[in-house]
Amino acid sequence: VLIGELSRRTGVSARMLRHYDSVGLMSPTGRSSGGYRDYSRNDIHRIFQIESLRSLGLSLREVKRALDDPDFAPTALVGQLIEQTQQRIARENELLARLRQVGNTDPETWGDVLRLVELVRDLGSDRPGRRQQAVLAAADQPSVPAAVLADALLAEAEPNVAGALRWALARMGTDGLDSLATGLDSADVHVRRRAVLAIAEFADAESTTLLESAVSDSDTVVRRYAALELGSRGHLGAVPALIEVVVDGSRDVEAAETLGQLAHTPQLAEEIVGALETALIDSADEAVRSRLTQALTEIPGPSAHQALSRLTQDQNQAVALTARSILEMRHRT
Amino acid sequence: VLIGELSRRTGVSARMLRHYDSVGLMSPTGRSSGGYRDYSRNDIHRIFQIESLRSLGLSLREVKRALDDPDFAPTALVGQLIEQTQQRIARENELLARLRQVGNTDPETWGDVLRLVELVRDLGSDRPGRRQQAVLAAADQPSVPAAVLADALLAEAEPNVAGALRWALARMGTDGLDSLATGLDSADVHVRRRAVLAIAEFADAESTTLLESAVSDSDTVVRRYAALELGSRGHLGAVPALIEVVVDGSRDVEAAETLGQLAHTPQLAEEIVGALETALIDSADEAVRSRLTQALTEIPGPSAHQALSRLTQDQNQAVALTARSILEMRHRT
DNA sequence: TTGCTCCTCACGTCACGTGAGGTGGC
DNA sequence: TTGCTCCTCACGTCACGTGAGGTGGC
Repeated sequence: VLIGELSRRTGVSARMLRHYDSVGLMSPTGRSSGGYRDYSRNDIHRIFQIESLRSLGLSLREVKRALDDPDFAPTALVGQLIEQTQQRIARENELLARLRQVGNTDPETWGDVLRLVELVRDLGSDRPGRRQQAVLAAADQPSVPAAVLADALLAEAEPNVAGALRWALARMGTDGLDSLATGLDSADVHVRRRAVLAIAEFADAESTTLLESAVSDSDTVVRRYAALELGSRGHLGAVPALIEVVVDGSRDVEAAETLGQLAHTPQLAEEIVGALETALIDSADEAVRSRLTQALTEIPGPSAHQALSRLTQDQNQAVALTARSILEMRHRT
Repeated sequence: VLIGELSRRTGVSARMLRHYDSVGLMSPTGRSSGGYRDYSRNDIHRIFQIESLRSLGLSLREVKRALDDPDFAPTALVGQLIEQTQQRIARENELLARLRQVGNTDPETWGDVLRLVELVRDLGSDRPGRRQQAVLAAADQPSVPAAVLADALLAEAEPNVAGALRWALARMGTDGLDSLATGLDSADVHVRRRAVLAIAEFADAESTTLLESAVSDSDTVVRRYAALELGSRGHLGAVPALIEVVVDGSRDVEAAETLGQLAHTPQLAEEIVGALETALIDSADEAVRSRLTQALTEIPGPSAHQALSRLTQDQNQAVALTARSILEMRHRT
C-alpha cells in the first residue's frame, strides 16, 4: 500500500509516516519504480505497535528502543512514566487552583490579576513577616476575595499571622465561610483546628451549622473549640463535648462556665447535672472527678445542689471536700 | 543593573532575559557604552509582572498583550486557560490510568505491554462484536490482569458482552473483586448495578461483605440484586430488602423462595412472618398485599400458618381468597 | 492531456539551554 | 595583564503542520 492509503487506514498523517521513516523508526519495505513508499502487511502491523506505545506517552526514541532493542525492559520506563505523569498532574492541579482563584475575582484588568497573584505569592512566602505584611495590605484593598485569605488561613501555622488573617477575614463579612468550611473536611488535623477557630469568629447561622458538625470531629481539640463556641451561643448540642472538655482538663473552667450559662431553666439544669454525674460515675481519676465536681459550682438551681450533697459522701476525700466547700459557698450567697 | 545581577535577583536566566528582549517582551531601558544591557528599577518590576503572568500559564505572546494592550481584558483568556488546564488534567489522568494498568501486570517484555494495550483498546471499542472477541481472547491468556476485565465490565452496557466478561472474570479467581468493589462506590447507578451483578458471581467471604454493603444502596435494583444473592447465601441481613423485592413485584417469586429458605428454624420463620405481616399492614395496594400473602406460602412452620389464617379474614377479598387457597394446598400436602 | 498522488527540501512552532568566538571593564 | 562579565549568532530540542516546487501513474 502507498502512503496515502496507509494514512487513511491508520489515522496517522502522511507527514508523520515520512517522519517515522526519516528518524529510522519505521521505513516501508519497498519503493515503487517512481520512488513511492510501498508499505507491506508487516509495516502496517508495526505502525499499530508504534501508536500503541505512543498512547502510553513514550517518545519516538523510546518507541524505537522498545521495538528494536531486546535488552530494553519495560518495567523501569513504565514506572518513570507513571511518576512523571503524576508530577505533571500535581503541577496542573496547582495551576488550576491558581487560575480558579483569579477567575473567581472576576478581574477587570490585568492589573487586578497581578495584584492578586502577588498577594497569593506573598501569603505563601516563607517569611512570616512578609505574610503578615501581605495580610495587612490585603485588608485595605476592597477587591481581595475572602476565599484567598481563607485558604491562607487554613495553611497558616504562625499564630500572629493567623490572628491577622482572622481579623482581616472578619472585616470582609461572611464571604470566606465556604472556603473555611472545606477546611473542616481536611485530612490534616491542624487544618481542621484552624478552620474551627476561624469559623468561631463568625456570628451568623451558617457558622453555627458548621460548628455543630465540628463538635463531632475525631480530634479532641477541634471538638473543644467547637463546643466552647457553640455553648456560648446557647446550643445544647455542645453539652457532651463541654463535659469532655471538663474531663480533659484544658480550658475546663471556661467549659464549666458555659455549661452554667446553658443551664438557664430548671429542666436544662437537671439534664446537665445528670450528664455531669454520669461522667463522675464513669471516671476513677481523682483530678477528673474534682473538676467535674467543680463544674457543678456553675450550675444554678436545686439539681446541682442535690448532686453536691450526694458528693459530700463520695468515697474520694478530695471530691467530698470540694463538694462540701462549694455547698458552703452557695449557702453564704 | 546588568543582566547577570538581574538574573540572580529574579531567578530568570540571562538567556531568557535576552530572549525577552529579542521578542520585544521587555527591553532594558539603557545600554552601557560597551553595549551592556542596563536594567532600571521599572524594568525589574516588569520582570516580576512577566513572571507572575507566566505562573498562570500565559505564553510570552499573551503576557506581552496583557501588559501592553489596554483593550485586552483578562476574563476570556483566564476562562480559556482554566478550560485547557482541565482538559489537560483529564487527559493526563486517562494516561495515568492506562500506565497503571500496564504497570500492575509487571510486563517482562514490550510484547506483553503491546498485548495488554491492544486488549484494553479492543475492550473499549465501539463495536460490541470486537469487544466480545477481545474478552474471549483474553480469557485464554494467562497474563491478563483481572482488574482490566473488571474495569471493562463496570463500563459494559451490552448484556452479551457483560455476560462474557463475568464468565471470564469468574475463571480467574477472586483477583478482580477489588476493582469491582470500587464500582459499588460509583456515582453512576448503572455502574453500581453492574458491580453487584458481577460480585454476586463470586463465592468467597469478601464478596459477601461487599454484598452486605450493597444491600443498603440507594438504588432499588442494586438492593434487589444484592438481597437475592445474599439471601441465597443464608444471610439474614437480606430479609428487609427481600421483602422490599416482594413489595416492588419484580422477581418477587424468587425473593419469596429465598425468604422461605432463610426461615429454616421456627424462630427465624416467626421473625420473617412478622416482617411480612408488618409490610401487609403498611401497604394498601391490593397487588402488593396479594404478593406478600403469596410469599407466606414459602415459609414453613406454624407462624406462617397462623398468619395465613388471620389473612383469610382480611378486608380485601383477593387477599382473603389467596390466603384460603394457600391454606388448602398446605393441608393437602 | 488532466487531475490526483506522491516525492524531497525546508521553514515555523515554543521556550528555552548550550556552546562558539569575541569584547569591555575592574 | 588576568579573570570575569557581557555581547551576538546559531544550533538543538520534539513532534509535527504547511507550504514550495517538481514528478509519476492512471
